Amino acid sequence: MSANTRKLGVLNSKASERRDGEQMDDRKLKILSAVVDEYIVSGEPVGSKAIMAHVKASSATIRNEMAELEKQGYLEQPHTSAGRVPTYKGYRLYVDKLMEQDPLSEEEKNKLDSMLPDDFVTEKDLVESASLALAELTKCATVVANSTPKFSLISKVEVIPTGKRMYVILMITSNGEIKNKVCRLEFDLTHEQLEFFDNFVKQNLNGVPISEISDANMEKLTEAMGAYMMTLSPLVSEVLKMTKELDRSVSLKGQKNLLTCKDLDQTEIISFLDNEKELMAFIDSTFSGLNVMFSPENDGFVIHNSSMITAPFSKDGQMAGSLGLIGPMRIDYAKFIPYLEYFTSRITDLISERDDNEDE
Amino acid sequence: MSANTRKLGVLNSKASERRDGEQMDDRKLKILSAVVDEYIVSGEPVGSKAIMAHVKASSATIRNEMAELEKQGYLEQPHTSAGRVPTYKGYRLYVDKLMEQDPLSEEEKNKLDSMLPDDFVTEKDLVESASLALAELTKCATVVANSTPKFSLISKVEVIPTGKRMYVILMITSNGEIKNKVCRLEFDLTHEQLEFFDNFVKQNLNGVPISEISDANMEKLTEAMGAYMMTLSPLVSEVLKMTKELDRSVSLKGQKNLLTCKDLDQTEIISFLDNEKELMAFIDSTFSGLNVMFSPENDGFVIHNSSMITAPFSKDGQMAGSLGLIGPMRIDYAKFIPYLEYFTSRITDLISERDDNEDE
DNA sequence: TGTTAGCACTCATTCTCTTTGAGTGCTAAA
DNA sequence: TTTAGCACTCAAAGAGAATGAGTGCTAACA
Repeated sequence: MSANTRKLGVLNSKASERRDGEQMDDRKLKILSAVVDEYIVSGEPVGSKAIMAHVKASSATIRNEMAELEKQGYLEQPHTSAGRVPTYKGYRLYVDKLMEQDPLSEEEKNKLDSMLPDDFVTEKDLVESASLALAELTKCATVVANSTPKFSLISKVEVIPTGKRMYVILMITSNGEIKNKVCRLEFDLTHEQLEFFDNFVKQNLNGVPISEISDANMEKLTEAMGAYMMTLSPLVSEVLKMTKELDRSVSLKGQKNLLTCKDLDQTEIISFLDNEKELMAFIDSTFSGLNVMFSPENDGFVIHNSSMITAPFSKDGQMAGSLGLIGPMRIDYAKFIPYLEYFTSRITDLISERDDNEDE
Repeated sequence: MSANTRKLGVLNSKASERRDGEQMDDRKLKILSAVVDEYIVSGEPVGSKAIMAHVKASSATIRNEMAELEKQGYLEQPHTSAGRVPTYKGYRLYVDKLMEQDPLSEEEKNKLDSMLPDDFVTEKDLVESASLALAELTKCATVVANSTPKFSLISKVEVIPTGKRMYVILMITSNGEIKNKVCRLEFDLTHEQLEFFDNFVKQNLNGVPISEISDANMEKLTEAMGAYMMTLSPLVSEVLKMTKELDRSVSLKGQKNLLTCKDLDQTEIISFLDNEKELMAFIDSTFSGLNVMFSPENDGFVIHNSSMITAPFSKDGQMAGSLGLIGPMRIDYAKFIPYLEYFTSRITDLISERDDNEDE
């Protein structure tokens, strides 16, 4: 299912018999490809005449072939006397086997580079910039999922009193993310209690992978605090909450683009945007190379007629997250996939490079 | 212009001559009021027959009066053979003088109370909850503007090293807001430099009103750092940035409601949501009691056919912020204004009360 | 056997024309 | 001053009719 075999192009796919015995000769594939290409630019059902510009055959022949492609489920007709529109099965074949990606010119690369910040403070800044840039370029929504929480460590937890039984807990992770939470206790903490917590954290939380912070583990830790347990356990449970929030972070950009996209159903978009957190589940499952998925193939991804393309980026050889593009199915895959891949490869370079330069 | 004279109702406004010599007798006002009431529930132009249910007169008489109200600019006709729709001038008169607010029943008050959190950690939490609740109740968008930054003080600034020339600056204000910012320097800071900055902040920033943090003042401060200026000035400028960000904080809820509201232009809504920050300017100007404004009256508030209602809340007798409602002009003012006012008064009570209990 | 020209057919879209009905303004009488 | 009555207006809804892009099928052709 994954698209490892991209950049194949029509020519290579001389294969004439498919597993289910379907006839799929070269011309038919060319026709399918042409239908998708045309439909992507026009948005209108594509007729046999339009295909004649791409394939050397008469319109009648093309019609015959198209009728067969329809029977096989790659194309469909909105109504009897209309042209053909690709089905998601058609898109799938197109994306996996037929499409030829537009390689990026140096000019384009420069343009994309210029949309990334010259200097970024946190990894998050960089990735969000890329997300925003991609949204702007493609007029789609983009999404970033950080998988870093899984692999990153707690590098610091501090408790800072801020008057009247109020405490700010600050947490910093090894990948530079920072979270704070205000916490209100029943009593003021003594200097001694604070110091104990400080040491406790240093010994038991600093350097611990976020993935290891679980309800069970934290309960054990709390118990280990002995006499301090009663007073300090609320702080520990806040820390637990914070790690959970880190884990679930997805960020969406360019929502506006979806709302103005006339291929998609407005109400679906609105309810999708309302609980964007649901996205996480899918993106999680796509952490393994470029992935194109279509709404009909995936129960949870509910926007009709939409597709989602995701590509992972990594840090020092380890998966660090995933950048995605959400738009209508009728999207310029040949152009946008290279954009997406360029960005993720740049991100991979930049966040890995940083450490090489700066670790001592 | 402000609606200090609410809860007046038709009966009180026996006034028959208005400043510009317009005839405005009781019946005409009743008719206007009836048109608005009907239009608010139906959304359709209101005809003379429908008014007969509210005003004891024949449809012909009502038509005559309506024709005059139209001449005076309070009503308008979408087309010749349609009923009448209030103009914004009509709404203005209705809201300021004619409308009778629905007083809240105990039941309703309980319902509203139950939508606020029993216990809240920061003021922000409370206000945001109210904003969300109001959005849900009214199916409009709601907005919160904090004016606290203006009156609140810096209560703490901390710099926390987080490895490799990276520092987190944490700022806490007297009203419990917390901000952090990651800052990357050219060099690592020595322990001594950090300590100097710590003391410097304690002496020069703690307890300073946010309003006094200006470019000029900060520059002076930076200069006063003497030998440390070079290395530490980036930190100071980050602090400056943070205060600016605090100042500009508006938060919008229920955007979805605007998008599904068919009285409003979708593209306008989308571009409005895109630069929501512009809102700040208006809300600032409304910090003086309940305020209803209509888009045509206000250049910057650009959504056609929309209105915005704002009400301030305060803390210990001092203006603390403002809660607002943005929706179509055709909105149930009589019902929603009491909601809004109830929430702001509860907020005022709760955030003031807290301090009474807890200050020692 | 595969390809193509030709033709009848389909059907969404667009247009015009008509009907409907809610609502008006005006006038003349009460 | 109010009202009943009537002629008038006009958006909205509906019914055909015309248009044209596109089809499937068939029969001739290479």
